[in-house]
Amino acid sequence: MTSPAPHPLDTVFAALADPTRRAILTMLLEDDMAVTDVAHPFAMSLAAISKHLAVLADAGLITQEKRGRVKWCKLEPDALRAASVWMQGFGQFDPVDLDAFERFLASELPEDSEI
Amino acid sequence: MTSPAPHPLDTVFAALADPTRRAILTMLLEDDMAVTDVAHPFAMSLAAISKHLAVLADAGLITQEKRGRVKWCKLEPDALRAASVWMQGFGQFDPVDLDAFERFLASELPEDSEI
DNA sequence: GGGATCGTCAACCGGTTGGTTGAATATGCG
DNA sequence: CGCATATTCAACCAACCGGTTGACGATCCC
Repeated sequence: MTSPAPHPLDTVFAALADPTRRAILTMLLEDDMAVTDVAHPFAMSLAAISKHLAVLADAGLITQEKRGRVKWCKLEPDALRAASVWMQGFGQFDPVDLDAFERFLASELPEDSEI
Repeated sequence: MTSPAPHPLDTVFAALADPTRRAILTMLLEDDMAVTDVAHPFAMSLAAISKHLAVLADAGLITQEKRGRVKWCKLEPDALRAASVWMQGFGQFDPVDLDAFERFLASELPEDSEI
């Protein structure tokens, strides 16, 4: 609370700078997930994933709703809008190049065996 | 050199996560600049700006060409393409909303700048 | 109640980041 | 040459990051 509140783009870009967090976002593109299920494909502790999810939530990229004892994670793609707009200012980047996206998606998803 | 070479998106997003570096990119949108001139509007040492420029260059977001004793910094907006494509995969974000960009530009430029 | 599951908290650790200073290296110029 | 300008290098520092482990509070279910 005492910190001078960083620019929203700071937290969004910082959240996106980690491959684990980008992979999580990609997974959530499919469907909402519980924390434990998010953690499953990764070779790291549940606590680590919990922290990553907190970072994503702080950036507004996901929301977490606790239902019963399981906490559901939901993608909030609108949080990317400001960042996307900022980048668009530097040029028009193939607004809808889904082929390229599929390639990135494939290269970013955890391989289940190892990340 | 021993590090396992991070994903390109890691370095690009990490570079964008700092407001000083985003401001530098915005300045370079206007024109190529020398390191000293880049540093001028900021309230920090030249060495600090030099480091920021190294981060941007490492991410491929700028190139630096030394001509005489002055090193010119040039924006390389193509480096944003992969990041932009990645984000577009989460939704179409107003591909060309330049009004919004102008607002962000105004809010991101260093205060005393008349660049 | 009691045990298993879900998730976070707290403390710790090594590595990185963003900044500082002061010295060093080029280069241009009178 | 000798000095000013342009930029980086090196060492240092506090703060942050990404990860671990172990203990803990909730919640479900028998």
